[in-house]
Amino acid sequence: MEMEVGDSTNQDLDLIDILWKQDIDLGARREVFDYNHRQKEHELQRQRQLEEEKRLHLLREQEKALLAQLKLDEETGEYIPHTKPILPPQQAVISIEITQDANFTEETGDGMSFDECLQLLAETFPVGETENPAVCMELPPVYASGNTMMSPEQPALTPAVLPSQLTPPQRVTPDLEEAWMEILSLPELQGFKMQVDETMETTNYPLQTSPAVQNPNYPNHQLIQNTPYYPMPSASDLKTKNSNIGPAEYMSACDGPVPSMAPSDINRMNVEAPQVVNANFTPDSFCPNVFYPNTILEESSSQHGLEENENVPDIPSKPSFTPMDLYTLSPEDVFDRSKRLPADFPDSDSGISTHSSPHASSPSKSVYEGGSYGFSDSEIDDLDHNPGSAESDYSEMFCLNFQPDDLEPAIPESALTGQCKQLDKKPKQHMEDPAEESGHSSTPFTKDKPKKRSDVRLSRDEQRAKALKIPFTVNMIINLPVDDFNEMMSKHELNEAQLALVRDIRRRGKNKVAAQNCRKRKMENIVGLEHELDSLKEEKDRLLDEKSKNATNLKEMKRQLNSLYLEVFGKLKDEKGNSYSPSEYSLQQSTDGSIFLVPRMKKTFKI
DNA sequence: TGACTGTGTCATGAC
DNA sequence: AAGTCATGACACAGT
Repeated sequence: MEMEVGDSTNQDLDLIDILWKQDIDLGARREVFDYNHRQKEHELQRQRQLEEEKRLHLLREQEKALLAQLKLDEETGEYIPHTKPILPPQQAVISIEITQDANFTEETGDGMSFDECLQLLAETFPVGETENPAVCMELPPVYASGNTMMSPEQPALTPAVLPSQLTPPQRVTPDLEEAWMEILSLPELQGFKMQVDETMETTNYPLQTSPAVQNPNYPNHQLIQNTPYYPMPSASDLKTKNSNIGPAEYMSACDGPVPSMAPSDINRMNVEAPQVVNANFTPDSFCPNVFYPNTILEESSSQHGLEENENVPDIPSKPSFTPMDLYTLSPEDVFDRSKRLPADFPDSDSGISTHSSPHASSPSKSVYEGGSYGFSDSEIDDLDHNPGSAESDYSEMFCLNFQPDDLEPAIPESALTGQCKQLDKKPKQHMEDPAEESGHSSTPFTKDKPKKRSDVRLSRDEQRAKALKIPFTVNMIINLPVDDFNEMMSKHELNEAQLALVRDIRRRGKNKVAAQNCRKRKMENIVGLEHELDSLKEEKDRLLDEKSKNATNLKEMKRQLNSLYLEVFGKLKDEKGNSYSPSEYSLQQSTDGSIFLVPRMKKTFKI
C-alpha cells in the first residue's frame, strides 16, 4: 500500500514536472523548475513516508495491544473492556507517555529538542492532570455521552468520577507560555510542523484526534474556540475523516472522563492545549491561544465578557466579533472559506507588509513619531532583528501564511461565525491567481528555499498592530470588504492611533496587492509584446519575401515587355519601307487602346 | 563591490 | 467625499 502511494507520488511529480515545463506562466517560481530542488524534495518526501510507515506500524501495535484488552460486543458493535480497569491511572499515563515519546522521536528525528519539550510538558502538566476533561473534546457526543467506549485503563470513565470532581483546568502561566513560545520557535519544530501538516493531508492518520487539534486551520478548531455551542465534530465527521479510528484510538486520545463537557471547559481547554499531547503531539495541536499573550487574551475577553463562558447562551445568530475570535480565527480559514465562492478575496499575503521603508511618509508616521505610544521605527527595527522577542508570538498570532490550498473540510454552514458568513456573502474583490501569491503558500517546492526577507522579517505593520494592541489580524484588516471592515471597526473602540494604523495597514496591504497585480500585468504585457514582436518579425520576413518575388516578376515582365516592344517596333515600316529608329520614335498606347507611333520630336502619327 | 532583481511603499491620478 | 485601483518612482535586501 505504501508502495502504491509512493508510485502515485512519483507519477504526480513527473506529471507536475511536465505541466510546469509546459506552462511557465502559471506563476510558479524559479525553484519549481530546478530539477535538483525537486529531487531534494522528492528525497525528503520519501524520507517522510518512511517515517510515517514506522509511525503507523507503531500505532498499529499499540492498537492491537489495546484491542487485546477489549471485547467486541456483537450486539451493539461496541468495544467493551474485558474486565474492570486493570491498570492503575499511573500506568495508563505511562503508556500514554510512551506513545508520546514514540511520536516525538519518530516524527521529528530530533530527540533532543522534543525531550526538552517533554520535560517541559512534564513540568507544566504533571501526570495527574491528564484527567483533564478537556482532553476529550474531540469525542463526538455519541462517545462523550455514554460509556460505549470505555477504556479499561481509564478510571476516569467510571461513573463515579464526575466532571465536577475533576481537577479544574489550570491556566497556563505567562512564564510557561513563554517557554512554549520558545519551543514552538525552534526550527526543528517548524520543520516538524510542516511535516505533520503534510502527513495529515496525505494520509489517514490512525491516531488522529480531532482535525481541530491537528490542524489549527481546521475550521472546527475555530468553532471550538469561538463557538462553544458546536464543540465537537459530528460522528459522521469522525466517520469520514477517521474511518479507521478504533476504540483504542479514542481511548488513547481521551485520557479523561468522557462525560459531557461544558463549553467553558472547551474554551479553557484551548488555553491548555498542551495537555492534549497524549493524543498526538504536534505544535499545531496547540491552540494559538496558548501562545497568546495573556494580557491580550484577558484584556480582549474581559472587554467582551467572554472570559469565563460560564453560561451557555443560545446560539447567537451573529456572534459578535471579539478579539478572541479574531485571533483564534485564522484569516486563512476565513478566506479559505470565502474562496470557495465565485468571487474571492485577494491573494494570500496581501496584507503582510514585510518591508520597512526608512522614509515612511504615510499619515501614520506622524502618529508614530508623535510618541503617543513610544514606538519608533528604530524600535521596530530592533524588533525585526530580535528573534524570539515579541515578534515570534505575534507571528503565531497573525497567521502569515495564507494557504489557499489548505484542506477544506466540510463543516456545517451554521458553524461559521457571523463574520465568516458575511465574508461568504460579500466577497467583492476579485481574487488574483493564487499561484502568484504562492511564494509563501506551502508548496513543496518552496519549502527548503532559504527564507525570503519577507518571511524572515516580520511585518512592521504586525509589530505596530501588536504595539497598539489592535484586536484584528492584518489579513482581516486588509482583506475584509469595506462594509465588513467598517462593521468590525465599529465594534471596537479604537483610539486615534489605532484607527490610523489600521487604515494605514489596510491601505498598504491593498496597495501591495495592487503593485503585485500591476507588476504581473506588466510582465504579461511584456510577454505579449514579445509575442507580438515575434509575429511582426515573421510578417516582415514574409512581406520581404513577397516583395522579392514581386520584384523578380516585375523584372521578368519588363524584360518580356521590352522584347515585345522591340519586336513590334521592328515590324513597323514607313512609306519607303524603312524601319523606324527607336531613338526617334516610340510606341504609346492611348486610353482607348489605340497604339500610336510617337516621334520623340513630339510628332504623332496615327497608325 | 556594483549590477540586477524582487518586493514593499509612497505619491498621484483616475474611477 | 471616500475608497479603491493602477502605476511610476524610490528604497532596500538578496543574489
